[in-house]
Amino acid sequence: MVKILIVDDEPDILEFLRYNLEKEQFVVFSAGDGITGFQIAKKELPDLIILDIMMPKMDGVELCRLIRADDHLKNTLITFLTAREEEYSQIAALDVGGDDYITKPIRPRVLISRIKALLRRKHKGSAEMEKETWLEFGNLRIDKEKVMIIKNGEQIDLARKELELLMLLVSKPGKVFSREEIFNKIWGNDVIVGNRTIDVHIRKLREKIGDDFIKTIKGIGYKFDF
Amino acid sequence: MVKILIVDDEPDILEFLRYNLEKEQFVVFSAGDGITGFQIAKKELPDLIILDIMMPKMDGVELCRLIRADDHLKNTLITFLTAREEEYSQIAALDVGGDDYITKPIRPRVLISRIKALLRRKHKGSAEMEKETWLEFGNLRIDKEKVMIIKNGEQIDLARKELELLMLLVSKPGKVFSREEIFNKIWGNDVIVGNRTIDVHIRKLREKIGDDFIKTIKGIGYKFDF
DNA sequence: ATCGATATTAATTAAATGTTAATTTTAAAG
DNA sequence: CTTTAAAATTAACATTTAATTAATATCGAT
Repeated sequence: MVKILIVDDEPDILEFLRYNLEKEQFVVFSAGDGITGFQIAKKELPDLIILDIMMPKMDGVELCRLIRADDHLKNTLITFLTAREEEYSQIAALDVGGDDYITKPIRPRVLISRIKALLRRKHKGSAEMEKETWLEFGNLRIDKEKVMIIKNGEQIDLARKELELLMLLVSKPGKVFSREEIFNKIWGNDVIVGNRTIDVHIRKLREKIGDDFIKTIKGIGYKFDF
Repeated sequence: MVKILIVDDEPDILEFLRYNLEKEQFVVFSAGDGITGFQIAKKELPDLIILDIMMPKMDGVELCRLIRADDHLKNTLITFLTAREEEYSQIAALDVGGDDYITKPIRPRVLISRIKALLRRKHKGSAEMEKETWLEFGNLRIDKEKVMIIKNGEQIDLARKELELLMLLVSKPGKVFSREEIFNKIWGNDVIVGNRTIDVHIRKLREKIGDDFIKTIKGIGYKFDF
């Protein structure tokens, strides 16, 4: 018996998920807010928790932190639900300890297969997590899996936006990303931030990883280069 | 040219969408009901169809099914329009094959960026195996995707105008572009710049990529040649 | 609720790019 | 071979765009 807890403030989504999961023989619990969700989780010890990122009272990211901090729950699988399609904002979710994320609109078949894959992976254990998948640029190593930046052997802590920015640029080394592209991918379609915000993040990034990696192409954008 | 079909029974919304989409250079078709919508879709084969879920005669969900069942239309992108309250109660609609949904009230900026994201995703998806899309002329490689010029393996950074100019010339190698043509394409019809401006940019370009690619046809214009 | 870290904004400075104008060179036509 | 219109070149100047900085706002952990 596999128990799944869904935490979302929209009743329609709860119902929709419950319907589809129960059709697959999962045992479903649900909660309409983070606090209730946490209580149920502690009581039922589900195998997987599906968390909406955007919720009133306590959002998904915060609840995730709580769960990861709880001795009985810390190893529970967590899948985030996010409205954004931009993958780099989802790094934030994974950074905080999520195991997967699913974007709305939710496709039942996708949902189910992702969940099954997660459960399978969990059971197999972390045996295959050994695969070292990092990128190396001179003295800079970028470990996408572990979300870790190492420079000259020293680990560097990047703030969230810095990390997202770096990951975006590094995803296609050499490619020039226009400001607009960066906005869309990192901030999302509907967020509007000022014009100089990117510059500031770029500067902080350069401060931390060194000036030689991120190049400005004036009038066009930025690129990661080595 | 990107064609978009809007199907909605409310004339106000049709007009509103048309205005905003045409402002973005999309070619817009519209229909006031599902049946007409389907007919237009079959005739025009649009790239994207925006469907109101709630409509008389044939609702959006039903039309979506029809579209997905039609050989010529089955891969067309579909975005649903939903009122906020019905948001997820109609989620079945997405299972039926919608690619996205947008909630009313519609914010133009959000609408546009969502649509562009969808189209981008579609194109990326159909490209599948990362087909390398560059042009090669002797020791010069032009990678439009990465906005990258490589000469003898060395990467060259071009300023914006230089890049635009090169891209224009390269778009039809061998064709002679008159000065007037170049002005119209790069500066636009209403901007007036002096006569020698092009020369200067041409010179800088030649300085960077080498003298052998851009030929002057005195009295007529310039061409990219190899 | 508070403190420290992170994110954003706004104002200023710096730098690269773009344009103009004056001058020299080129090449096509007579 | 000259003439002449067009293009190349050059350097000064203007404009645009990015970097920097400091101040303010927001977030998140305690």
